[in-house]
Amino acid sequence: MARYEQIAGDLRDAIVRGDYAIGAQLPSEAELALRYSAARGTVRQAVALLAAEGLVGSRQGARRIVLGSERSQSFAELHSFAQWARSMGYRASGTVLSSRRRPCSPSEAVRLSLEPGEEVLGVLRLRRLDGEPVLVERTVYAGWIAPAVERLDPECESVTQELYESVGLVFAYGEHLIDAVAAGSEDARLLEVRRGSPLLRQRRVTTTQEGRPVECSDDRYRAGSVTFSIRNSTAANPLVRRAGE
Amino acid sequence: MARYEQIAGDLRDAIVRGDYAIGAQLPSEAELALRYSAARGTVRQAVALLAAEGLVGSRQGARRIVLGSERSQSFAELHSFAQWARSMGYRASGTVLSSRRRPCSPSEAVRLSLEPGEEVLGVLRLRRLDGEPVLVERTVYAGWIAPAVERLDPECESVTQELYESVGLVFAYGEHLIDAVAAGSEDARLLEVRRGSPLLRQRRVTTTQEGRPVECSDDRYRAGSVTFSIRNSTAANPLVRRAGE
DNA sequence: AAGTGGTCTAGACCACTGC
DNA sequence: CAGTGGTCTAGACCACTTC
Repeated sequence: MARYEQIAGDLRDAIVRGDYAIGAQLPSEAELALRYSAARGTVRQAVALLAAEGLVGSRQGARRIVLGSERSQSFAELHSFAQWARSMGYRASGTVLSSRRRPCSPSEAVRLSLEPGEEVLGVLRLRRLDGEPVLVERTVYAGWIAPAVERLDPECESVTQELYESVGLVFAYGEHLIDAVAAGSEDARLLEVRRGSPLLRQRRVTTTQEGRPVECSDDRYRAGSVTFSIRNSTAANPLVRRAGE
Repeated sequence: MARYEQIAGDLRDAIVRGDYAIGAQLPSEAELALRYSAARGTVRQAVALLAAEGLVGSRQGARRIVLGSERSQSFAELHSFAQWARSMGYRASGTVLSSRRRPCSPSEAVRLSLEPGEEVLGVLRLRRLDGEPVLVERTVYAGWIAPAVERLDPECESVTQELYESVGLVFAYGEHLIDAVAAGSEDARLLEVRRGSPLLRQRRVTTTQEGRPVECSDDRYRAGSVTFSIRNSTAANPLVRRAGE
């Protein structure tokens, strides 16, 4: 682990532990550099990490201040339902309800960088949290990864982890669109809610380290089961609002 | 503007313009340093900015690749409905439907770092996009900013901008919780939808540069009117999923 | 083996905050 | 005016990718 990650981890622990209250000042960069016997640049890398996590804020000329004390989770936990659930202490399960190959639609071709009509694998999965159905996933996998997906256990807990272990696939980048929709009849039946009731929808496209698209998905959460959380600042602006459809 | 921001802007323009296709490689740091007559560190700051925007990705040992070509928007545009709408070419309007002072609730006291029972200002606003009602805002302002808020025009287009111009208030940090809820009877009447229909809810707390909480709000968007978008990677993880309520 | 990004150092100057 | 964070430079070594 890099020196700056160690320093960031040390400071993060102190913040989470409450050594620095919310609103309190962090030591100056000079003092931290002295304390950790590191160059100022290294200390700056460390605090930049904490700033990106939304834990601390900064202004030129003034000491850094603590903004929050909750640990944010990793990309993997955003991407993988199972990994997120496990980190939160829930027991996740899931079932593949259908899985079949078909030619891709024009919009899927664009999102997955495929040739029009190239074969894709469509999978419908129901996910449960502590036994309760909370999520319907409609995922479309690019043809080149389809065989590995079809080999998975239909009750497989973490698709992300299994694909890593079986073929070394790593999800590295994701784009996510979040909005609210009314439950369709299939959604309603699977999630055990009334038709037309509110669902939180997350549409995403995920790519490998090389920038090659792997899958796109339409995930629908039962209202009240999951909340997305984000911290931002004038310096960091990860979330964006979009109009209409 | 800083040198690294100029370089980032130059590269961003080239990407948005299509000079580098999605999936294509960026020039190496050494080449960029030469081209811009800057130190390698400065070039790294520039590409780090683009990486945070989700435009490019990187892996040790390999050239950086282009992941997307859409410009992401600023913190102000996430925080301020009016500023976002303007940047997207929409005409935003709004009306204050009610505004009154009252003692804060226990949960508001925690979120706004107030003493229990301290006075706050509750405001109900309806926001329109091109004349269509799309958003109900229920905002609670801390007592110290209440007078400035009460002096605003009830039809004021951008609260954020007006508060900056009138009292120099700058919103610097925000925490946002996003989920889906069913429209209550008041929501339904104001947004002209049926009771129980899906709404996208954004709850937020905003603070000043000094870390002082200014307001917390419960904003509800009519389904289909707005989508939140986020790009992330194994390196950057701004968005977080949370369970239940 | 050459090229590339990731990490780290040491020092410099500037703009801004806070007293 | 002293302290602090923001920017920039110049150089070094390492881990990894690519060929």
